[in-house]
Amino acid sequence: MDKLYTITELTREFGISTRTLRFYEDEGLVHPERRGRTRLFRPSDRRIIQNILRGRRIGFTIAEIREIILAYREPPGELGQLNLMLKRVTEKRDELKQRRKDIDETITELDMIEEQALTRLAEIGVGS
Amino acid sequence: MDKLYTITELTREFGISTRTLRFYEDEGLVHPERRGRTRLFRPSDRRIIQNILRGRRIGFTIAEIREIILAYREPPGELGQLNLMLKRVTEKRDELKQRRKDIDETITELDMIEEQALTRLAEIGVGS
DNA sequence: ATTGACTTTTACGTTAAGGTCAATAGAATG
DNA sequence: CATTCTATTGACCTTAACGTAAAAGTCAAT
Repeated sequence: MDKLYTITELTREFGISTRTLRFYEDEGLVHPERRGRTRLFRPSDRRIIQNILRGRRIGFTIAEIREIILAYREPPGELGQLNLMLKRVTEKRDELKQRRKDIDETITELDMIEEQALTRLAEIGVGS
Repeated sequence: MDKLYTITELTREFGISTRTLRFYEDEGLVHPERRGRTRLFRPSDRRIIQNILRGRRIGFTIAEIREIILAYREPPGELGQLNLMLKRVTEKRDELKQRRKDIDETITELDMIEEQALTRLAEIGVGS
């Protein structure tokens, strides 16, 4: 029977606006049914929204997110396209690994800032 | 004697435009000297640019990047400010850990897409 | 002295990802 | 049935992070 979600249910669950969901529909990322004019989102749409938000947090553009979603559910049949896709996958993965490195380095930097701040706090705490 | 860099040296090294570097100066992130009107970037500016680009890859805004840079070189003296900073550091670190999780999940997804594509390739390769 | 490579400032243009607002339409509830 | 939510569509608006173009200065080399 697969529950259907109204637009506001999803905005509340994910902390996004109705405008955002309609925008994702315009962009062809989700395809809610309609009862009259009202949108009803299927569980599959809900999962796609989760994917979109994850991609968004990483910093992917909508175009990149769409590309991944499409690649996932409609792997191309033609040889050239398949090879192209494999290349793009490798590129994206390398990019992601680089970003992971960036993140680790930044976390280290934050640790250092924290340490400095704690030291100063201790000094002030003692001195006052 | 600390080498100084011209703007184009840096644009070439980092693959960014002069406009971008001037923008970063307007934003108060770098402070090149001037010989006449021409900018001359110090090694410290160069390192800051590397940090900016790393933050950019992660998806931080200029405002966030500036905040981290400032926190690093001018830890606040006042107690309230220090505590505030510690809170913000913790927040940012949590955010970064979430993003790393997002990245790992996305890499897994890419692996699956690749696998599918390789399977199809094998089928086609055999069939033709 | 002119060319060519760079550089500067000023200022308007662009793009992505929504925000915001107005007018209208259904749905639900008393 | 009237009212009250909630949704929809369409339109224009916004912000960050630069792009781009114009007009002019600098400096070394030809």
